[in-house]
Amino acid sequence: MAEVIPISRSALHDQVAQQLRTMLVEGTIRPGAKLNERELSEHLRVSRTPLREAVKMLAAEGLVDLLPNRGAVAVQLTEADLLHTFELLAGLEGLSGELAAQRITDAERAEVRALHYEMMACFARMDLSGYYRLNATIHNAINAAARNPVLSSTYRQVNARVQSLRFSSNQNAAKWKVAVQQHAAMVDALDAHDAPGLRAVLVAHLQHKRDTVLELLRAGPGALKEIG
Amino acid sequence: MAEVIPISRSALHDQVAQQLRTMLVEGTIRPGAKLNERELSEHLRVSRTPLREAVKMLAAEGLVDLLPNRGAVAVQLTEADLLHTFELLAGLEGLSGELAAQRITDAERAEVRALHYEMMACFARMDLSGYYRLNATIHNAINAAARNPVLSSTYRQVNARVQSLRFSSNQNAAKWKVAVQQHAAMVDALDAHDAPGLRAVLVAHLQHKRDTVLELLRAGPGALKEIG
DNA sequence: CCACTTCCTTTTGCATGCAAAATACGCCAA
DNA sequence: TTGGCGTATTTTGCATGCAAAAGGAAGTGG
Repeated sequence: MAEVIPISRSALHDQVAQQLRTMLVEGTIRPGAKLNERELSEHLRVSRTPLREAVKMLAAEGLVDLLPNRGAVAVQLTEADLLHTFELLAGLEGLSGELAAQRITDAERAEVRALHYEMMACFARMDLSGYYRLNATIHNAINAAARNPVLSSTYRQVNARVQSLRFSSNQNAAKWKVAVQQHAAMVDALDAHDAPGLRAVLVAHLQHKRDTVLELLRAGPGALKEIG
Repeated sequence: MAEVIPISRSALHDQVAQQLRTMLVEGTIRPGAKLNERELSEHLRVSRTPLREAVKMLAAEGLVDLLPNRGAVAVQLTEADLLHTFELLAGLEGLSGELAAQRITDAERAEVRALHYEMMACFARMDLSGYYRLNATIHNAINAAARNPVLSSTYRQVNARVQSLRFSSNQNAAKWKVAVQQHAAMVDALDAHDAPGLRAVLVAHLQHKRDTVLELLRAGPGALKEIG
């Protein structure tokens, strides 16, 4: 927490953890899939020891479940889990916004606005992948402006559990438009340093995201994998 | 997350993790102290493998720092870390209270009130240890009433990082009295199902806790260890 | 007296080995 | 065919072994 020793190349178990994290978040490893130690260790070219250590870290992060004597599986969130996770995310992002509205610098505000317009361009062109990228960048910028690394890392950790679902959530044009309007409100609230306002917008934004994901999930669990 | 297989007694690495967690939270292992693998594995009567797996989990939970090729040390929070952590805790506990005020049952409200009066009795008798126990029980009850296990477990994880400091924070009689008054306000807000009110009280409560801990820390880092 | 080098010890990190649990398979009977 | 049972195989979990890095002590030169 306090110390930083970024000189040395990270250890093997950390590299493995990062790789697995990516595979889980991007859906390369499907929710509910079993993590076979021998298979994964061969694929990643490491022995089982650092692999197991990495899996334990991911378990603590909430990305995999450990089944005693039966190894690990990628978490598969129930609908209730999803509701609870989004409820927490809304609270975290709301707090983040509240703080960011108070602490953001003028330069940062300008940058967020610029990113917002870039994102609008992607929206106009229906460029989903560019939109996602800028969307993530904007939210990260707001998080950074909150000036609370503990909050940021907690948010990232919880968000990782639902990241793969959020990827697939802007297929419906009407819902996409709502999200864009909310983004415009965010930029305005930031410019006005309106902390409660930004909190409210972000909470609404997350609730909207939650509803979108839930609808998609109910429509058919298979619909999600197509995006990945 | 979704699955529960509580039949089998937990695995060795989990038991070790729980033991280390306790030792870290209760200060048996001091902040900044090095975690020697051989030493700990002998003390806990396990080999280094499950120990190392447990340490990796604690690292993911933010209780220890991993130093490449130099093992693990118990986290030692800077003053900035403390501020950030309490800021997050206030947000989490505020959210918890907001939800609890909406969702708590009458039976739960009655129980919280009962616990509150028991705690008042401890306060009157200056029974610190009983007070701490009931205090924790009340906060856990509010957390449970929020009906969001994801929020609860996240709160517990973040709170664990500062738990040892919070133990030592009611030595000043005046500050203790403020905390007690805030607790009374909590019970009233719960009875009124006043969600914003309970949020506000809990946020203030955490800010008060933060100030108390900070003062104590500034007075002398040595003052903390006496409580353990 | 201090700084640097060299060698030795300790400690960490990873790979492998082995026992126990779980799973898969095949067989038999209903 | 289907359900139950016993055995073989796989897989997990833990212990141990070994190489590399860090830490420390003694000796040397300035």
